[in-house]
Amino acid sequence: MAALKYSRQRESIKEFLMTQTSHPTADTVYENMKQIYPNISLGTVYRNLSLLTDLGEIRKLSSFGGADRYDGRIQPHCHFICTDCGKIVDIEAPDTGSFLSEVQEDFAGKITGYTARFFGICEECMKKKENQENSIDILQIV
Amino acid sequence: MAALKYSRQRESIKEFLMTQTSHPTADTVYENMKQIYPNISLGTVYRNLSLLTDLGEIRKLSSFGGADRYDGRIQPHCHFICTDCGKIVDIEAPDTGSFLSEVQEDFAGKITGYTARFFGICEECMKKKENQENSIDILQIV
DNA sequence: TCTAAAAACAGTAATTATTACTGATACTGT
DNA sequence: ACAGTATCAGTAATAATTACTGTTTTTAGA
Repeated sequence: MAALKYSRQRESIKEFLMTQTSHPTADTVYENMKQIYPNISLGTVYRNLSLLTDLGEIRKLSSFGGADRYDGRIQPHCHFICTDCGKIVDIEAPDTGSFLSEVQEDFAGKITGYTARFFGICEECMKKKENQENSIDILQIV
Repeated sequence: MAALKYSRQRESIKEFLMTQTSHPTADTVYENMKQIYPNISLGTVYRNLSLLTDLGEIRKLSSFGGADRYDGRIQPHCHFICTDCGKIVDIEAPDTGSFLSEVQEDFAGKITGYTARFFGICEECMKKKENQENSIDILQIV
């Protein structure tokens, strides 16, 4: 049942995401797919993004305020979101073993996964505001 | 400028969120507010939730798939989302000092905040599936 | 290789969540 | 008490996503 059939569109969407490091939205994927399949439908893009996510071949990054974003890189890694320009940058996954077991210890349910997401000012935006007052150093869990 | 005026509606919304541990959506807040102000507008709820978030008096939890949720508890804490029943449970914030400085060390921008979010099966759902196969123990960063 | 069942498609309509607008109402400083 | 303005209720508009419909592709089996 639910026998998955091959589709050129799905293949292209996956391939496109694998070459991107910019975590595009469904709409951006759509715009890019139109260059290959001029009359591809936005519904097709959404359906395939959803399918690929379910298959674990891509990753869905739930809304940072706006539309959901998709990531073709499925190896463990974290994301940094610049609160100035909105850019999302990959960050190496830190070693979180000790803190994970600490959390699991105090928690009655079973933890099977987690996300860590960082906020702040990216390198480029830092340079832009070098001459301005700049003394934010509160680290807070949001 | 932008002198913030008192509003009964805003006060009630904040008070309601403070008594809740269920991280309600804007719509749920609206439904509850209607019991106090029968003809309150959904727009009013959204505007005040947004205002309170900007003031740092409540916290916005960006979409777990569906609508955004709001949290009256602003002390640092994390969230656990049950992948079975969708419930969101508060979790004590683990000590993340070492892992934060590790990440900052390798990163050119400036980190000013982060979120950690855990996924898994909550205590209640664990009990329900006690007799089923249950050997998920992959911890992955998503 | 041809054929038929079903998955996937393009195109479009509908839904959901959220924001913006408008004229009326309620706070607040004087 | 009054004037200025933030906030309000009500509603329209937008944005993101999902659902529907009739057509086209894919694929397993004759």
